[in-house]
Amino acid sequence: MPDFPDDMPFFDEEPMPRAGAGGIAARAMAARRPPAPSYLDGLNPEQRLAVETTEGAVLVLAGAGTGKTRVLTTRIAHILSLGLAYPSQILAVTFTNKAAREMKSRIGLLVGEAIEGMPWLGTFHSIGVRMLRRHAELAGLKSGFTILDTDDVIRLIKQLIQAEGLDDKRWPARQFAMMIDGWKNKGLGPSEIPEGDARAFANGKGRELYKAYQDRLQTLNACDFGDLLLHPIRIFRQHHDVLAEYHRRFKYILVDEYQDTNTAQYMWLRLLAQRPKQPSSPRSRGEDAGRQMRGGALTSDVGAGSSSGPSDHLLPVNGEKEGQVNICCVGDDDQSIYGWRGAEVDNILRFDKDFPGATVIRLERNYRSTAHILGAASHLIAHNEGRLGKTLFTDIADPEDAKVNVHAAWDSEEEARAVGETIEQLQRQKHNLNDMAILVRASFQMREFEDRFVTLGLNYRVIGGPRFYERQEIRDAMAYLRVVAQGADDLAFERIVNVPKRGLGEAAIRQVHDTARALRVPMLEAAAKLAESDELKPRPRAALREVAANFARWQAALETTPHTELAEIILEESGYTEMWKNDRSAEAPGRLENLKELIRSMEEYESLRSFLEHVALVMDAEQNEEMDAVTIMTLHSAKGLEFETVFLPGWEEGLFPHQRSLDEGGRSGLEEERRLAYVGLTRAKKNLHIWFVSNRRIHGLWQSTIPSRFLDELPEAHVEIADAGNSYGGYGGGSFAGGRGGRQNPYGASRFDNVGYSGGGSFSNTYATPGWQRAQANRTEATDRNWGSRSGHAVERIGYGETDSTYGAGRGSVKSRTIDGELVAKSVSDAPSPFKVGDRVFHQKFGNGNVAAIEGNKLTIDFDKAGQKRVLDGFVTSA
DNA sequence: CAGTTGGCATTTTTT
DNA sequence: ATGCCAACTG
Repeated sequence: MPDFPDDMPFFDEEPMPRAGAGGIAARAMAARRPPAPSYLDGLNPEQRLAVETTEGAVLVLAGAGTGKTRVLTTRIAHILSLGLAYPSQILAVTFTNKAAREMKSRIGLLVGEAIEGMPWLGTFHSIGVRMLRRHAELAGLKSGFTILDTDDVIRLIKQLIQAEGLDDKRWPARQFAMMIDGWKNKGLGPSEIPEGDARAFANGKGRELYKAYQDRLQTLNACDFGDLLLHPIRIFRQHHDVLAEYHRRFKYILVDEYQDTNTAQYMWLRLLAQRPKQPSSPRSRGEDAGRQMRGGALTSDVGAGSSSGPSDHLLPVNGEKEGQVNICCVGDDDQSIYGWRGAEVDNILRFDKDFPGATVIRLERNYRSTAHILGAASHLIAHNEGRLGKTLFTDIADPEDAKVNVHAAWDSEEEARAVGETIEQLQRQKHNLNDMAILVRASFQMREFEDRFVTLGLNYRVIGGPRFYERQEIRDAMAYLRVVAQGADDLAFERIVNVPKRGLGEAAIRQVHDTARALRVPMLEAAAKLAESDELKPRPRAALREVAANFARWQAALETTPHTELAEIILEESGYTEMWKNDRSAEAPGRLENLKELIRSMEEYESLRSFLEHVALVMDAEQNEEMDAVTIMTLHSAKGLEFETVFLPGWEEGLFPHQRSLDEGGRSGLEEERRLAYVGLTRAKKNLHIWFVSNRRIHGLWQSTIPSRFLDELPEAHVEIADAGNSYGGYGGGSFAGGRGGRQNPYGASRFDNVGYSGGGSFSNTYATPGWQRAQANRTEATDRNWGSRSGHAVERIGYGETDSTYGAGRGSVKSRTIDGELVAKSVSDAPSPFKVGDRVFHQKFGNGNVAAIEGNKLTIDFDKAGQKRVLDGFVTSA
């Protein structure tokens, strides 16, 4: 890849400078800085140890807000400043581009332009690509390979599924894409996946399909994200000389967010970190074997047929003078929240077994949050098992500090209203909106807040959401560029061959496709050939000829025309811009604007190719940081951030912890949810407001909910029950100690328990009723419990719509659903319906039927002809 | 080929 | 409820 500025001879930097020996870097450092390493100032003893322990394996367990990034960046600055390595000899990996960017800029502040020489600071994927571009041919690719994103992958898989003659409804491409992703996260190629996995998809054709997918990628000269790591892993295993080059190159390895590494990343790191056994090593073989790391074992799982190859060379390196690995992993097992996408917390839990004798440093002094917030967070996370164990502390305790506030609301609308109210109050007290964030479990929760803030005229910013590069017009434009840059990119070609409309229908495209397969050439080439033959009708033929001619012309111009200009030409000549100009829809102008923005952003890149790579790997666009606005985002995307005031809405069973986590992950799923809660709590510096509601609309139905078990796990000493609906003016703040003795409902708030609406009283409280915790644990007993509230109509019913279970006219036995042995109260409370179960009714659309179940005004009716439907009672009449 | 309709799923997100 | 996708229909 020509655009790598560092694409120079590999060992340009030998010999390696020694500390204080007057190496170039060291002298440069010395010149730039006073002799005393001022960057060490202000580090606490643990941080300083983490920075100064440069040799050997180091695990830094950095709790939230303990200065993790500072340690990482200072450590790099330290290594450079002592002249222990050149910048290009340091491998520093992060997960996100954002983290990489931040590290880069912060190291830049410490070491000045020496940072420019750090080409190996980046995400796993960007470093993976960099390696793969160098050695593409060893993976059967050409250096200009395309990186496919999830969308492309799904389309490709869909084609393959159809090509296999399988029903793509029964076997969704999306699902298979996820399976492949999962396998790749584990470092498994087609021949290595478990038989069970292979059989689970496509009538047992899973393995063949995976294989076909990989073959197809190869002919497309493309990779998916997983390949960016897997290919290098294979190359390292099969080409020891290549691996040896990297071994010699990297003197120091640093890994950020180690708790988020998946197995493939772990293997990749192991390969780079483990040095070949020194033939002259005094260590006996037996000792080596005893210390064999997991990486060795994994090797046999992965490298097809290579189990007896490289793994013999992968030996523990700890304590060895020669080939010693200086690896420093920084992470926090308590903040591992990406298990669902393959992260293995185990990687961090086992660090000291992988690197016997590793130095483990705990950073527990928190610089971010008040003692109350830390107390709450620590107490909560202590409910998890299998932790490495850390306790955050701070000695900046101010009696003025607010306790963690827990609020109850009737429903999500009130929740949003009250949060908005609080925010406005803070705003009046001159707090910046920028210092406040609403962190939700699931993105659907955002809408309610957005709606509310729009009516209030409150600025907000949503993080997450659809990204710039995922928009249709951007992807279309990118597809044009991709075909120009890499003619074999059939996926891109197919995407735009008939966009704008050129009269090329399915039939014509299929023909191009088939021809391409038959001739074993890219579709673009096949199109050109077809256009010269008589196999097509005149119209599509002419269209294809034009498309082929266009691409030929653009490809030729690639060398001579600046890429920005070329992009404009392409969009113009292809008729793409024209298409949107003629579009009368409301979005069209915005799309044109986006296209301009795309062209503008290209200017920052040297070539079309480097731009395309950037887009593939760095799929993000800058946010408008200018305005003062409340941030709304998911808990996941909040990791690593901090805000003065944090709102955590939706702490209800089923939503948080999320039911699906419980279903699919069982106990570990719950623990991950708890870590997510921990992440949420520790984002707050000063003020923390947690909310739960009694009723939430889920999938369009109102369901009554119970407070999250996590609320019970907060320590009373640091928590305060706040007024529920401050928007209605103060009403007696209830306290958890209150509770409503004798109430049958052990599951918390309902409107009638709620404070304020009728004055006085306190909302049901989880502390007051330790029973509810136990009730949750002993689920079976509660299964058939039918509880109601005093007023009679807020009857909670469980198991709606799931079964044919009959509701005894609002009473009687009700089936419930249990998840992981725990009750998940799904219920609906509404006005009673005029109908009874068994009533004969008529519906305009569905005809006659019998009422099978009633939930409020929603009826489940077995229609004679239309089957079972759920309808509103207003739409049926007695028959 | 395009607009319409019906069925289905609906946590979290990076690269 | 809502949105998205795929098949249907003009």
